[in-house]
Amino acid sequence: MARKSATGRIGIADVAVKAGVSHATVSRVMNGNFTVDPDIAARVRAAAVELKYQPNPVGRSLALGKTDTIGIVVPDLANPTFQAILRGLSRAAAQDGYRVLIADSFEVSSEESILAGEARRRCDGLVLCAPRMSDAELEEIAPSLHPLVLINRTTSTKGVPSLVVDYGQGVQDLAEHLAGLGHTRLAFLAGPPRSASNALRLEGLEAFKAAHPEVDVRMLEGGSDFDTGHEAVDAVLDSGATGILAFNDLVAMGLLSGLHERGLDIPGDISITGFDDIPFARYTTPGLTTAAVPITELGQEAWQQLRALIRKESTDTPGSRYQPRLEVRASTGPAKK
Amino acid sequence: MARKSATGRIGIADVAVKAGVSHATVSRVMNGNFTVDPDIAARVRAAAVELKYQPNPVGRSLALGKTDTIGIVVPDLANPTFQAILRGLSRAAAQDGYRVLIADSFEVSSEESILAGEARRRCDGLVLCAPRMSDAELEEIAPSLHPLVLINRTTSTKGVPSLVVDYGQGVQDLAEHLAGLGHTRLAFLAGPPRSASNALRLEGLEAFKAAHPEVDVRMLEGGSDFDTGHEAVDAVLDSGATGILAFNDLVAMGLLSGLHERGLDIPGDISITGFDDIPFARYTTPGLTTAAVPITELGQEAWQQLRALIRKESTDTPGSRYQPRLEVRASTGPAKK
DNA sequence: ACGGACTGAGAAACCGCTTTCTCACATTTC
DNA sequence: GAAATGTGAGAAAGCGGTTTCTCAGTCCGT
Repeated sequence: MARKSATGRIGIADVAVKAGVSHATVSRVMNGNFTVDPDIAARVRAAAVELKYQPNPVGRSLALGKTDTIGIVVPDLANPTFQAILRGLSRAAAQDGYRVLIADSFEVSSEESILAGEARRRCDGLVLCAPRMSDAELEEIAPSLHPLVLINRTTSTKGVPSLVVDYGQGVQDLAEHLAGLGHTRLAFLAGPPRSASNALRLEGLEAFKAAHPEVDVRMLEGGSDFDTGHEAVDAVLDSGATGILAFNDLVAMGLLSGLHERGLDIPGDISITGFDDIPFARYTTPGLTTAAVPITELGQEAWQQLRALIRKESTDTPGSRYQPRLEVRASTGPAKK
Repeated sequence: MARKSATGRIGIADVAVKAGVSHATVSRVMNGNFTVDPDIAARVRAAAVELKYQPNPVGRSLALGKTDTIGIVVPDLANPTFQAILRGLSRAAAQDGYRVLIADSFEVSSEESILAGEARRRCDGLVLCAPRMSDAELEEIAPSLHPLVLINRTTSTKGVPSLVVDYGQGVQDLAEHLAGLGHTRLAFLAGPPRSASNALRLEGLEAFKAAHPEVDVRMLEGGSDFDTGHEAVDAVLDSGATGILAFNDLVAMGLLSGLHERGLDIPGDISITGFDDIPFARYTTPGLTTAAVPITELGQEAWQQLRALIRKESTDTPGSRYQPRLEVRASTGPAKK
């Protein structure tokens, strides 16, 4: 009979008793240590199979000092961008036998450092996704989070690679595209105020304005989801802009929908651009002109970098920078006269 | 100075030394045990703060026999439905201080039971999302996974609550809607063959056919993503159907896009329905008629049920059944004469 | 003043597993 | 045939906590 230890689950001791050996030997067999007599090993394996024994990972983690788990902290699990990163990270990590623990901060920046710390202690490494916390706070907690990989955020802390998308360049490309179509009045529908990627976009727009003094660029308050775009219709119309740079594809889609409801023609009356190139972007009507970011790939790369850190391979991981690719579809066209 | 134990991180022993007490006392203080002298408690707390001591969760888990973590196994993390469930689950669990470990089986049903077992052993409970494995296999592993909550799947194993969406009813409602608009030739663009929710839809369609012998319902092979819908254009046109029931919103959107490319008018030429009512559904052109499923809510409910199981509250959790709500938008219209 | 009931904190056991240490026994070597 | 060497498995010591057990030192009542 499958006897049960105190906890009710089969433990190494049960297998040891059943096979008539010490638990040390069971452990050796389970870990493929070849210093065990083949006959005994076979007996242990048989007992393990019969009892359906599976080593308790918690005990194992404590003894080995590793959990084979990594954590990821995201500001908003509802955001397709972070979902894609999570997906890429999870897939890549799974291939190396690692699991992923998720923590959603729900855009509450004050929670981030606590969540990050908690997650980190349960895991072998951490990916911090576009944290909303201040540079100072980030720098303060970064060392205690090592091994740590940052996404869309940088820090001066040593040994913390950053994977950043060049949103500045991307938004410049989009603005150039619109300018090339004759638009002289643009508006930028901004993202969350604390978002670093929003700051990068603003920088890019400044560069664009410097290069194109003839183009007027308005700044409009915004957010990062559908509703933001949908609710921005009035502000957009009031601005008199003919080319709208939405913070991302979601906002663009919301705006698109809102403008359609007002009977406006896209791109006949107004041109709209998104950002990210989420899968849905190509299926809107009209198809959304956007800047494509290889976001799932970014998640995978995050794992590569984190793995190097965990294994202490001294690749002095410099991080990497991703260039968005202009994806021209049908939501942009010549400026209305 | 912050001395470090073998592992390099601050441990309970360091705090004990610093405060001049035994680690047992430190543990008592950290856990709010009031049998400690206030002065000593203060000293310990001060030492803990100064050393930035945080109890190691792995050691804690081993001693307490709980991890404060739950697992979720999904067939495809790219699917918005599972993302929404994950979101609801994660949010609800976080409110009770639980974290979520994710496992993606990538639609490989043979991996599911292994992933589930591994995840379960690291966690206090498990949510199994629309598993693709056979009934027999599910029934076999279910007992070893307890506490377990199933989503969109049922099992006869005792003590395993199921949260299921009544896809059969939903698809019937959609078919009735199309029939009411005069469509007599329908086609169902099926989902993944092993998907239980697909089977439920098929049952619903059988019921519909029995009630409406005058309506012709074709079955078309399919899948669950955009591309499936996009690639199904020819099959749909060949079928001669004027009303298409897509497996879900994603497939419907892909089909919508493909039909647009062929210059067809939706719903003028062909009516299309989706399923799930993902956020994007209302933003397509035309807006997608679909069956709305309160999917995030379902994730939250999964946590409620799982929590009851973990806490051994004998609510003999019967699970629950969710009725989709018909959401009529602009992708369906009168049948073309 | 003395014995019994309390209090509070240290010592030790334990959670489940890995790994070093140790030692009995077998094999080799001179 | 005795010493040197090797081999394999059990005993025991962690890993970092929690909790029971134990026992001084207090406080109380009589």
